[in-house]
Amino acid sequence: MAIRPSARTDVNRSAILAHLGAQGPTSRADLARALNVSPALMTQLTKDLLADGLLAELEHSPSQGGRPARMLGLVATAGRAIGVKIAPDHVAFVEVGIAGGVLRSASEPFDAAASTMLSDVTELLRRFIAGGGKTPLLGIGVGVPGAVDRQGSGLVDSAQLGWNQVPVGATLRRELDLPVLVENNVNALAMAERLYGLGRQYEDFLVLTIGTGIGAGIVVDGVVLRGVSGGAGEIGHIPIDAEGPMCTCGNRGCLEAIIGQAGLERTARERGIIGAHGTIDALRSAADAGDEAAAAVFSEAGHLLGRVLAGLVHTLDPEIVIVLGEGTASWNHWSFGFEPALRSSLISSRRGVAVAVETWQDDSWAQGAASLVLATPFDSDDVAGDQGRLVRERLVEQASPQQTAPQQKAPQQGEAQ
Amino acid sequence: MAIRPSARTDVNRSAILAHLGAQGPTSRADLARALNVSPALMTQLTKDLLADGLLAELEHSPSQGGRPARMLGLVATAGRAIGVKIAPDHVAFVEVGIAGGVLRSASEPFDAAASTMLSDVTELLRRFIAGGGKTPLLGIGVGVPGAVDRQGSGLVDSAQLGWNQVPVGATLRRELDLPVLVENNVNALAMAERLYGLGRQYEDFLVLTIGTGIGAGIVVDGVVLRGVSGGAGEIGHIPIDAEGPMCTCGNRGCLEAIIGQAGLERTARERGIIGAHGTIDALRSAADAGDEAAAAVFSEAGHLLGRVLAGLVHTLDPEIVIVLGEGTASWNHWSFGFEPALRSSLISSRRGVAVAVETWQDDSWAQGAASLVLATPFDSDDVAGDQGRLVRERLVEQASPQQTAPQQKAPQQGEAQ
DNA sequence: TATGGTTTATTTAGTCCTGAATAAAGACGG
DNA sequence: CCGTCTTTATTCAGGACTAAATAAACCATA
Repeated sequence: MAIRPSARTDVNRSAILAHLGAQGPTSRADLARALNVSPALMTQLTKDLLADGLLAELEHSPSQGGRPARMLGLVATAGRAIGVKIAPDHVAFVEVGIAGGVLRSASEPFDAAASTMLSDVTELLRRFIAGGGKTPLLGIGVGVPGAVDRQGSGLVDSAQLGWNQVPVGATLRRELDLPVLVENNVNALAMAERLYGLGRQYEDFLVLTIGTGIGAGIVVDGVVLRGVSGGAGEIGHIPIDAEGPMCTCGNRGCLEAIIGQAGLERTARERGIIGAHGTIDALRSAADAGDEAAAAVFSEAGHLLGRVLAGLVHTLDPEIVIVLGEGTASWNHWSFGFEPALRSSLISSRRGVAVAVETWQDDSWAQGAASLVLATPFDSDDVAGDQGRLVRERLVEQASPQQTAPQQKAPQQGEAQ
Repeated sequence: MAIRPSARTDVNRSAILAHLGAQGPTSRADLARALNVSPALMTQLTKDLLADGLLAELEHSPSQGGRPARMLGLVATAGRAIGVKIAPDHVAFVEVGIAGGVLRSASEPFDAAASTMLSDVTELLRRFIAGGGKTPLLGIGVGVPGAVDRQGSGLVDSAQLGWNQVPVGATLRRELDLPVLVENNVNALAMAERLYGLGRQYEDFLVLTIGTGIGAGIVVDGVVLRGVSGGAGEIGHIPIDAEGPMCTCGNRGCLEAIIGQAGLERTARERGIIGAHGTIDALRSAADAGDEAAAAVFSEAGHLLGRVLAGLVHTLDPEIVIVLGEGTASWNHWSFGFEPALRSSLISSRRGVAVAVETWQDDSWAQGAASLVLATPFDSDDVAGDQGRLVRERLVEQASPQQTAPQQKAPQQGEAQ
C-alpha cells in the first residue's frame, strides 16, 4: 500500500529494452527522461546492458545545440516472442522480433471442443516454434476469448470456447519449458495498443473490439484493468433486451448476442437479406453494393454500440476509444448509426471524446498476444508474476554464453495471495 | 528537522499515521507487515514519529507466544480535518479527528445558483471552522456532485449544481489559507470506504450510490479510478431510454432521470401514489405501510438498477458492490426487484458477486469529503498533488514545537463507520 | 578566436530502504 | 528451574537510487 521498493533494477533494465523496442534508438538522456529515472542511474544500467551485449552504441546523432547524443539501439538478435490466438475453430500464430515487428505468421484449423484440445494446441505450437529463427525465444503469449485468473497462471474460463477452468498456461509451460503468459485476447490487444499503437500517447483509453464477440480493453493510468478475476471488459454481456436472442453465456439479449457476428447474421437472415447459410461477408458485400436493408443492419448495430459506449465513457472517462476487430471491415456502415447515437447520448463535457478506428489485420489478435511477452519489461506492477521474471531472466541470460547452467526449473517464487 | 526532503519517506511516515487512524493501535511488527516495509525501516520511522510527538507508546499487548508487542497509538491532538458536502440547496460540514471519527457536524441552507455561491460557502465554512477545536486543522475536503479536474486544483463541472469550471479549490485556498482538496462526492465516499469501511478488505470494489443522483465510485487495485478528466463513475447518465424523461444533463432517459429521487417522485405522481407536491418520503411511507403500488415503484427501480449494475460488473469485475446513499432507506423495497434482475443478468462466473448495503447517515457525504484529507497519507500516486504534500507537512510541523511533551497515553481510537 | 551557452554523460556524496544477524522478552514443557 | 520455541524490536552492512557537481562535446557570436 505504501511504497513498492523491491528488486526494481531488474524491471528498469528491461524497461530500457522495451522502450528501445517500441521507440527505436534513443539516447541515454532521453531514456532517463522517458523512464523517469536519473541520468546517473541510466549510465549505470546501460553500462551493464552494453557489457551484456543486449545494447549497442550507434552513430552520434546531430547535436541540438549541445553535446551530441550517442544513440543506443537494441541488438536485433537479443530475442523474439511468439503470440498465439485461440479461437473456437482455429489457432493463429505469429513470431515477432524484440522490436515488435511480425517476422512470420500462420493459422491452423483447431477444434476447441475436442477433448484433446490442449495437446492439439501444444503440438501445433511446437511445429510453429520449430520453423522459427535461431535467436533466443523469450516466451509465448496466448490470447483467449474469456477470463484468465492470472497471466502467469493461465487458468481459462471461456463461454465462447466452452472451456471451464482449463489450465492452458500450466500445460504449455510443462510441455514446452518456456515462459508462457495467458491473457484475455482483448486485454492483450489493449497492451499491444499501449506498447506500440495509439495508446502510447494516452494513459486512459478504451479498446473496443467488434467481431465474433464484442469486447473492451480498459486502460487506466497506463495499465490494463483486469478486475478481481481477470474478467474485466466483458461488455459483450451487458444486458440489453430481456426478450432478446439467446447468448452463448446462457442469458438472453446480451449486447454480443445482438450485434456480435452471429447476431448480425441472424438479423440479416430473419429479414431475408442473406440466405439461410449466408455469412457476415455476404451481408457486408450487400451493404457495400448499396443494399439499404443490409446497411441498416450495420447501422442499427452501430446505433446500439454507440449508446452502450456512451455508458462506458460516462463510467470510465477515457481520453480516447480505439475501435478494433474483424468487424471494422464494415465500419463505414456501422458509423452511420454509431456516431450520432454516441454523441447524442453523452453529457456535454464528454461529447468530444475521441474515437479512432484502426486498420485491422488477420494476425492482429496473435500480435497482441505476443506483446504480452514483450510487455513484461514494463510490468512494474508484477501483473505477469514469476513468468514475467522468467522472460526477463532469459533476456539477460542469453547474452552471457558462459552461463551454461544446467536445466534448473524456476524456483517456486511463492506468489503472494 | 521537521520537513523531510524526500516525499517518499514523507508518504511512509504518514501512511503509519493513517493506518493507526483506521485500524487503531498497532505494533511495529504489524505496521511493517501492513505497509509492506521492512521491520528495520519501521523502527526507524516510528522513532522519528515518537520523537515528534505524533505517536505514543501504549501498554504492552499480551504475548502471542513470543515477545509481547508494544502497541503504538496516535496522539489524539495531532490533528483534525473538515469535510464539506456541497448540494444544490444546502452545504453540510463535519469535523473529524485524526482517527476518522466525527467530532461535530452542521448543515446550512445554501443556493448553488446564486452568483455569490463561492463567497457564501466560504463564509459558512469560516464560521464552522471558528466553532472548532484547538488541535491543528490539517485541511479541508470538499465533495461535489460533478467532475473535478484534480483534487489539488478543484475546478468543478456540475450539471446538478449548474456549475461550469467553477474554481472551488482555488477560491477556498486563497480565502482560508488552508490545504483544500476537492473531489467528486461519490469518489470521496469510495475513498472513505477504502480507508475506514468495508473497502479495507477489498482491492477492487464498486461503491454504488442511490439518492438524488445515481453514482458509482470505482476502486481498482485499491485506488479510486478518476478517469482522464475526473469524471469516471458518472453512471447516472448511462442512456437507458431514448424516449425517457428529461435529465438535468439535457439528454433524455438517463438512468438518473428514471430512478434518481426526482425520477421516482415523478413516476409516483404520474401513478397517483403521491400528490402533486408529494416527496420521496411520502412514497417510502406508503410502501412501508403496505401500499403495493408504492412498493412497485421502488421495486421497478431496483430491477433497472440491477440490470445496469450487471453491466458494470461485467465491465469492471469487482469483488464486491457496496450500496450507499439516502436511497438505501428504502432498500428493502428496491431489493425486491434488484436482486433477481442482477443475478439473472450476470454471466455464471460472476453470479456470486457480493453486494453489501451499508447504513447511511446524514453526514456520510461530508465525512467522505473529510476523508480526502485523512487519505493523503496513502497518496503514493500523488492524486492530491501539492495540497496533499501541504497536509502532510502540517501533520509533521504541528508536532515539533512542544517536542518535550511527556509520554501521554493516547485515548483508544474509535472505529469510524 | 576566445567566450559563453547548451545538451549529454559521468562521478561523487549521500538518502532511503532491505535482508540478515542479533538482542529482547515472553510462553511452554519437562 | 532450565532449555527451547516464538514473536518482537534493533543494529548493521550493503544495494538502489538521486541530486548536484563535473566533464565532455558541440554551437553561436562578437
